[in-house]
Amino acid sequence: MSAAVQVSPQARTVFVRQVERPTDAPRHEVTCAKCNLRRTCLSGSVPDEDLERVENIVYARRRIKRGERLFNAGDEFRCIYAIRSGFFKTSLADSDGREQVTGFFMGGELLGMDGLDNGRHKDRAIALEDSDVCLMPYSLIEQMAREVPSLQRRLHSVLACEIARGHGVMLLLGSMSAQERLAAFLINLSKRLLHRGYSGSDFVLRMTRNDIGSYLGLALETVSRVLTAFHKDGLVDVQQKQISIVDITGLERMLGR
Amino acid sequence: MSAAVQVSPQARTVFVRQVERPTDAPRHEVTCAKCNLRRTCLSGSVPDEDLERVENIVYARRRIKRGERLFNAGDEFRCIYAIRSGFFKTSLADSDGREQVTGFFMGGELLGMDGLDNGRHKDRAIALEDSDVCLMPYSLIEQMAREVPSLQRRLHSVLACEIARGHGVMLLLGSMSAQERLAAFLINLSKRLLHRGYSGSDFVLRMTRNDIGSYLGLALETVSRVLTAFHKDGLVDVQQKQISIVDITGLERMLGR
DNA sequence: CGAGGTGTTGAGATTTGTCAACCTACGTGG
DNA sequence: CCACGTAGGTTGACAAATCTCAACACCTCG
Repeated sequence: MSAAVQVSPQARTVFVRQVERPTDAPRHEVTCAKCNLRRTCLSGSVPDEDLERVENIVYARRRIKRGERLFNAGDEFRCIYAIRSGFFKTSLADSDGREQVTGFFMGGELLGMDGLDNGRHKDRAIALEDSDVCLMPYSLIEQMAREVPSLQRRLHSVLACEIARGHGVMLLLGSMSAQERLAAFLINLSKRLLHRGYSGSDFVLRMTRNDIGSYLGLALETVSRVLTAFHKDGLVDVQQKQISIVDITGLERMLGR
Repeated sequence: MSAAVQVSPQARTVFVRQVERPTDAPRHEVTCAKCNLRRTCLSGSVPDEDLERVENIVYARRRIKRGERLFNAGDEFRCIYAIRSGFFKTSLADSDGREQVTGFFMGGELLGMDGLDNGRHKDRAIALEDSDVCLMPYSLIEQMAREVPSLQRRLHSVLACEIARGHGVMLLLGSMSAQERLAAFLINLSKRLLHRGYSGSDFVLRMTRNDIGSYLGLALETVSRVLTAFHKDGLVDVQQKQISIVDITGLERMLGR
C-alpha cells in the first residue's frame, strides 16, 4: 500500500481560510478518541492506530441554536456534519414551497451527504434544539478515505445506511396506515435513543406534530389523533412533547400484520 | 500520491472462484470504453487514461431473463451491478409480506448499493425485461477507488444520488396527490429515457399498474383511473403499457402548484 | 384457442384531510 | 414574578380523496 499522508498544516489553513473562520474551541476538544458517540460516527470502525490521523478530518466544531439552519437548500456543499449533541430535522422544499421533512437526526449521526452529488445541498437542516456539530470537510474525508481503508469502508457504510433508511421510509409512506406509521416512528426513535444510552421508553419529542406529520405523510391533526388513540389503548402516555412508551410490544405488534 | 495498483491476476482468480463461475463472454465485450452507457455509469467521469485500469472492476457480465431476480433480500452483498441493457425494479418486503417497490432502474444505472452497509441485501431486484448487467465486485471497487480519485468521487456521487432520489420519493409519497405522483412519475421516466437517446414522449411501461401503484403508494386501480383521466384531459395517450406523452408542459404544470 | 395475468371501470366504504374552535404551555417583556 | 401573546396541540364535524370489492375486458403466451 501507499505511504501514509497526513493532512498538511498548509492544506488545513487554506481550507479554513476558504470556508469560514476557525472555531474558538481549543483543538483538543475536537478529538474523536474522547467522543462517546464515536461508535455511531464516521470514525466508528477506525482502529485506534489510525484514529489520530482520521481525527484531522474534524477541523472545527460549530454550535447551532434551536431554530437555526446548519445548511440551506442551494448552499455549496463542503462539509459532512457529525452531530455531537442536539437534534436536527432535514427537509426538502417543493417547487411551490411545500415542505417535506426527510429525516430526524440525533447525536452521532451524520448530516449533509445529500450535497455530495452535484456540489450543492438539496435539503436543508434545521436544529430542533441547541446543538453541537463537528465539521468534516469533504475534501479531507476524500483524501483520508484513500489512505485509511477502514475509514473508506465506514464512509461507504454510512452512505449506504442512509440509502437503506430512505427505502424504509418509502415502505412506511407507501404502504402503511397512519397507526402503523406512528408506531414505526416511535419504535425507531426509541431504539436510537436506547442505543445512545438514553431511556428508550421515556423521552421528549423535539419536533412538532407538524414536523412528524410531514415526515410521515400525515396531517398534523391525524398525528395528534393517533397519539391520543394510542394513549387510550394503553400503549403510550402522551403529555404534549413528553412521551412514555408503556407497551412497546403492543406497538411492535401493529407492524407485524 | 501512492503508486498505481492494478488488480492482480491472482486476486481476480480467487475472487471469481469464490463468487461464481467466470462468464463465457469473451473479455473484450466487457470494456467500459466501448459502452455507450458509460456516461451515466460508474466509470462515467473517469478520464480515459485511467479507464483501462478501472475497467478491471467489471469482471463479468450476466444475462437476466424477465421475471428473474438479480439478487434477493438477505443475499450476501458482493457486487454492485451496472445495467447494460434492460429494466429492473427493486422492492422491499414488509415483515408480513407486503411489497414496496423502491425503484425502477434502466440502462446505465447501478443496483445493489443497499447491501453495502451490513453485507446483506435488504432489497431484491427483479428484471422486468430480459437484461444484461455488469458485475462489479465491491472489493475491487473499494481497492480501485483508493487508487483512482476520479472513480472515488464518482462512487460517492452515485451513492449520494441514490440518497437524493430517496428524499425525492419521500416528497412524492409524503405530500403529493395521486395526480401529482403520476405526473412526476411519467416526467421522470421521460427524462431518463430522453437522456439515453430514446424518445421521451413515446415509450413502453415495463412494469405493471400494480408495480407503479406500489412505488407511488397508490392502489393499482387509482393508477389506472388517473392515467385515463390524463388521457381524457389530452395529456397522454395510453394504450395499456404503451404511453405517448402529448402535453409534457401540462404534466409539469401539475407539479408546479 | 384457451387460460391466466393484466387493465379498466363502477359503486360504495373507509381513511385521512380540512376547517374551525378551543385549549395549553412557554417565553418575553413589563 | 406575573401577564399576555403566540406557537403548538387537541378535538369535533364534515368533506374529499383514495381504497376495496367486484365485474368485466383485453392481451399475451403457451
